[in-house]
Amino acid sequence: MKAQTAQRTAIPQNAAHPSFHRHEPAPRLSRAAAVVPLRSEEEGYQQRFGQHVHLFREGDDATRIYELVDGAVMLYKLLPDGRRQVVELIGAGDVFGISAIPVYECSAETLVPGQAIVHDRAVVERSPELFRRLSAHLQAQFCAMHEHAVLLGRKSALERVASFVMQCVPGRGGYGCPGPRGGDNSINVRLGMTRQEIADYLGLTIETVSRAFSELRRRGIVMIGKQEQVLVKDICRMCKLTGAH
Amino acid sequence: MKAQTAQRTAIPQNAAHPSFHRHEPAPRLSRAAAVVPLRSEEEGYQQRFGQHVHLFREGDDATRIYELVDGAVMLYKLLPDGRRQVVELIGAGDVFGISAIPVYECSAETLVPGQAIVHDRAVVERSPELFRRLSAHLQAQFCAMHEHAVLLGRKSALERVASFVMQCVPGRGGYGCPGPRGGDNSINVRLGMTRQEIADYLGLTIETVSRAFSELRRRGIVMIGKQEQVLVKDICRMCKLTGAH
DNA sequence: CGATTATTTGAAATCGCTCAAGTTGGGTGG
DNA sequence: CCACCCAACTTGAGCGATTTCAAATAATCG
Repeated sequence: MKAQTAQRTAIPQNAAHPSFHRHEPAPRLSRAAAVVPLRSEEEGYQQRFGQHVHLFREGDDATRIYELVDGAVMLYKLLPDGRRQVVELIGAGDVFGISAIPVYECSAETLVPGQAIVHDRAVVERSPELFRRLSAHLQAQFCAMHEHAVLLGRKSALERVASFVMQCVPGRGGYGCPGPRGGDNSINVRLGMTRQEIADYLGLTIETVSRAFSELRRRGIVMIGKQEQVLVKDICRMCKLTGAH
Repeated sequence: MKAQTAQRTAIPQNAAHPSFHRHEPAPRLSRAAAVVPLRSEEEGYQQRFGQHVHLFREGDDATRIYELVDGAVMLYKLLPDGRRQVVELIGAGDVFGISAIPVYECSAETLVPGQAIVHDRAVVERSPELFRRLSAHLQAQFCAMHEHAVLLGRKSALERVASFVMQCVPGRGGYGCPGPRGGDNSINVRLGMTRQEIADYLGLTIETVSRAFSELRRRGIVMIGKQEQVLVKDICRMCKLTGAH
């Protein structure tokens, strides 16, 4: 039973909805729950994980800092009534587990299998070299979060979904996008997220996300495949729908 | 003429609205436009500024990093059709001007007079001590942005405005809030932002923000004064309206 | 004090949400 | 290999919160 998320416009009635996010979400079967420390070095150790594994939860002691090597992780926060917001998507190279208070301020759940380097928070504080490397990457994530604030605050549902799909297209739509010349104008992307997760990331409901994908299909911009696959038939047209160009 | 901001749901008709944000917003008269370098030291130099001064704009060469000593700054991004989102509010101690690309990814405008230490980006990169100090503070800002993503993605208009007001109440509503015991349960805060700026920060329209304040007044939770003053008569009740408790 | 801007309020429109089926797809066991 | 089950997704209809558009009121500044 996948958790469902409350919407901002429906706080009263749905707060008691059975399929709501609770503080302790219903455990989701992980296809590879085994979490195996691989090697130990002064810099931390590497950890493998499967799909839908919680690396930490909001409120846990914030003793570790993670550096994602491979895979994808979502960071989310819950409101007391069960509404969920995915506050950041973590990709390879990104850093997470940072907190200004002694406990984590969000939860981290893997989206797909992968691996991360796990650093001790205290060690990071003491190692200038390591601290620098992690901080440098945080700057890029900072910009991504600014961009996401624009999406959440000012974009329509279709623009949000289009923006999300474009995020999954490497090297296009951002700073220094080469445009359609030369390269392909179509690509097959794996979203790696369920509709519900996408909805919680984009500040929408699952139904609205679904309708947006259907609309993109109707317009001939994408073909929806199975297993979270999407064939973007016209990257440029998709890009224009993001509202950013 | 204060710039007006498009809403996500009204892209077609309003894109041509005369009072829209343009890429180059109508210059606002700054009451103290003079920007005076005060002293020079190896760590950078201090700069005073007045109200409604742009420190930099989206697209400018990102050569400087700012450390706010005093005052308040808003960072905002514009969409091509004029929609604006304030992506971060900067207070004393906060750092801004960080960018992952060679140019600034957002604009910085002062909300009230204040001063900042201006660092050369290259100098920051070279000085481990300075870099560490700035990065440490960025971590707190990171958490604040996560919190703001929840607000933008999942909160109702009233919850957003209540959350914003609570942000202006020091030491309450956050981690380790002492509650109503002991201290005052009312406080007079200066918002330091116009309704339009608040709206652009909260992802709402100016009218919705105004209606929310009226609603809070009707419920006896606040008294609205002049000059952006708000008397919060019941901090705890306001806090409950934020949706976070 | 008068002009201009900011804010508030009202009425109508709309986008996205809620609620309720229906459909698809993957996995399982016979 | 097929029937069945369950979860994920899609679709439709109605509703409601917020936006839009319009106008009145309040505040600010010379």
